[in-house]
Amino acid sequence: MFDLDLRSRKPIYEQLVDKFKELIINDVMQTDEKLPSVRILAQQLTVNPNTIQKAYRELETQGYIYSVKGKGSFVDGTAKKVSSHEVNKIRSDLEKRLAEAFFIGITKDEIYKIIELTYEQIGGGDKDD
Amino acid sequence: MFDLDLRSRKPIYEQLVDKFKELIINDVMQTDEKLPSVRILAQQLTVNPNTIQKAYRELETQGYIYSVKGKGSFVDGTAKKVSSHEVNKIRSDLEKRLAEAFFIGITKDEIYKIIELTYEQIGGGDKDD
DNA sequence: TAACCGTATTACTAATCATAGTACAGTTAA
DNA sequence: TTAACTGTACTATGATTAGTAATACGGTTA
Repeated sequence: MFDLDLRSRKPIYEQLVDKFKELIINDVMQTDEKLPSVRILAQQLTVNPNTIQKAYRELETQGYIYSVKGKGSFVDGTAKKVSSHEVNKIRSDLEKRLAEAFFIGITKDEIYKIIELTYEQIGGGDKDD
Repeated sequence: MFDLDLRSRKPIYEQLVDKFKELIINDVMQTDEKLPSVRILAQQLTVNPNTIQKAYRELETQGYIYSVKGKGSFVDGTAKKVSSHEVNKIRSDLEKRLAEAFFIGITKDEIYKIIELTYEQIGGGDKDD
């Protein structure tokens, strides 16, 4: 399911968080779809279940999944109601990145292109919006 | 000169890097302007000179300043020739942030607003471009 | 009950951070 | 030349944090 780099300086749990976020954002995983159990995934990836759980917990606090004891972890369909704290973090982070991008010479045009591309790629907003 | 939070979980040297980047990006510090010497700044902030130097080294590898042995460290005017590696990093990072921002419900309009604001704030590109 | 779920706790290891001390080399002005 | 600045390199140390692992606990479901 995943190709994670155990030798990377990027922590395993972080790689997992990014992977899942990507899958969720790009609609590869649908709302309420079940994620593999911590143990199953741990076994498949030959890492410790706690590492998986750490990733899942992070995904949960960021609003991408929800977990139910005894049942499993699932893609959060209400993800768009992310806490305002998270929203602000992402917004200010975006500002910082943009300032950097501008500074190193990336043009507004380029930024616009990136935006449109990204927007298309993630489905351009749900059809039922 | 700086108000850094010694109790923050954010490393001191990282706070310094961000501070200087901000000053440089927002044109508060001009091209070839001299940064405080590592020892002077260390004394002012009551931190170890090595901590300052770590920040300066990071700023240098990121292309924001240049250092000359015996003379000092200065704002890099050629900052826009950042290594393509750095550019790519910032670009892909920006894409990731954008995808996240879209996902959590920030609209394209909002993004555009943020872009314009950021663009204005950093001086809207040099006049001699 | 058995087999599966997430979760909490504890512990060990490795990496990171900041500091300290020392030394080396280039610059500049007295 | 010397003295007083600059940046840089290296090693070592202590403290903290991050990452992972092992184990146990509690809920769910068939």
